Amino acid sequence: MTRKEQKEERRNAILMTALTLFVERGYYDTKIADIAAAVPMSTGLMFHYFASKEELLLELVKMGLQGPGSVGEVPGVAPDVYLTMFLKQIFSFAGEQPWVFNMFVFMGQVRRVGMPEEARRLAQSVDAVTPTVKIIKKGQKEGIFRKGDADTMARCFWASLQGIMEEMSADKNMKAPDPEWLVSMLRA
Amino acid sequence: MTRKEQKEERRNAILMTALTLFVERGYYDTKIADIAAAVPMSTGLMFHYFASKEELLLELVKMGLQGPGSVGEVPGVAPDVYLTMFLKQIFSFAGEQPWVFNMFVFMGQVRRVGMPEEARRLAQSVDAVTPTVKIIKKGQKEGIFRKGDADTMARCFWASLQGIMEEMSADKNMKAPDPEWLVSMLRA
DNA sequence: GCGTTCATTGAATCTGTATTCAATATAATT
DNA sequence: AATTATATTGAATACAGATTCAATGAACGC
Repeated sequence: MTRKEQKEERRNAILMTALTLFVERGYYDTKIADIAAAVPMSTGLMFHYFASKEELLLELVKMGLQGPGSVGEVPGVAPDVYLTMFLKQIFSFAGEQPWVFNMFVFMGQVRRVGMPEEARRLAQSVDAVTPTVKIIKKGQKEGIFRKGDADTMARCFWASLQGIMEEMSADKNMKAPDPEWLVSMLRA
Repeated sequence: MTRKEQKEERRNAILMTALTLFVERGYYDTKIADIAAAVPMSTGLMFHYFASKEELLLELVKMGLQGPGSVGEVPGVAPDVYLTMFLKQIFSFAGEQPWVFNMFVFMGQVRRVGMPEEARRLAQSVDAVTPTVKIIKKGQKEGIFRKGDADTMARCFWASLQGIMEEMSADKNMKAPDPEWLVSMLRA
């Protein structure tokens, strides 16, 4: 079935192109025609692959939903070590797997205000905060993390990471931070 | 001159309304008609006050340019103390002077990709990083801040703050972080 | 080789919004 | 009060960009 494979590949090319452009210029500033030109293909053809711009966005979000399920505890690994490794992993993607890195940034952007409602809700359905709260509480119990509202701490942790990743997306020359900087926010 | 004053007030009402809506829903998702309805006034009248949606955006950015000139050293105050106070100030605005807080968030948003180019460049002309780099280097010399590329540290500091402020804008119930959390990113 | 189905294109619509405009009300000026 | 200038409105227009469509080309099954 060369035909079907071909189509699948093409579809993927569109998704990847769109992801890059969405992260680079933002959703509204990226026209269907821009994506088509970048793939490249005619504007009209885009609609054989995706019913609408919004569906394209939705598909991308669904794809992001699969990815590395954010954080989850690993028994036997200290909370701070775990988070450090997690961050190191993400920042390494920035250089080695821009696709994955972009997806992270993208998911964070879509959940923000001003994005089409459905995509937004979908993106918000991944809850990175709750598992992080658990990890933080564990760390607090062990005395390695500072006292404080674990929920607010978790949200600040993620918000900071998102801010930093977007800064990195905007300026490819920016160096990734030392993961320890972010973990230090939490340390006692 | 009741007439001129009246106009000035009205103009200001528009700016404030637009600021709120831009931060709450984003620039593209905020229609001129939405701003008009919120002020309230007719859609057409908006154009007696601002030539275009983009000029309205520009005026808002210019207004933001005046505001508290981000950070600057204060002789005799330790770098960590200074930054802590600065953050405390900002977060206090969130509850007491939403206008000022929104302006901070807004300026950060406008400098991002996907915003009209002119407004973006203008917003980027405020350079918070350079003065922060100085403060960080001073702190490093004094041994209270960790070793590391001061430029990257400064940018991460601001990016984190921006991320957190946007999170707070999105969810008014979110508690502000303890300024110390952010300063800890820098501490030795 | 022949018909059928899918891929592809570019031009033609359709739509949502910014923007303009002619008309009316209201305030200032004489 | 009459005249002029400004504020205001709602409807008309302009435009950018998404979406549709009729036509063409290319691969596939028979």
